Amino acid sequence: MKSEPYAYSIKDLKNEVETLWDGIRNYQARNFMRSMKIGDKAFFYHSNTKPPGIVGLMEIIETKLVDPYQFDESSKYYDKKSNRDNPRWDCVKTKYISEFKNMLTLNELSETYTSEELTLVRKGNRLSIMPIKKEIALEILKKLEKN
DNA sequence: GCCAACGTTGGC
DNA sequence: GCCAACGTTGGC
Repeated sequence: MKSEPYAYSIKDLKNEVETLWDGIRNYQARNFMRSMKIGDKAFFYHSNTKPPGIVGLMEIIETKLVDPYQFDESSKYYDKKSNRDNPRWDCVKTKYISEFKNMLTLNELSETYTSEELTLVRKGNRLSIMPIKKEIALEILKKLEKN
């Protein structure tokens, strides 16, 4: 799950412990979020920064929550086409697990994995939430725990 | 700042 | 339903 560190970083999550993963306004990303289950783990990825990469680990602690900002006219995430009876956008709540001592950069990930193995490294990929194969996730986790 | 790779919008 | 124009994301 990507976040620009200027907007919300792994340090912010560490301080707050839990956060609503709101502001997702892309159907594909939303659908991936909808498929999440309580107890699932997710990597926290810093995007649009130098260097981008995986910086931490978190857990999904609540699912299928209505994203409140879609009804907030003052929010940049306001969506006038959404309605309360059938909200268009939902989100999950995540909980901090750990911040890695050394981040795993996108550059390192691209050198290690093909885009078939890891969607994240696909050229031009803009999805802010995407699934990861379990065996790849475990491999990455092992690598991160070693450093 | 550039641009690839989308996603969205709206006219038809 | 098609598609041109435009907007967004995010790496480089």
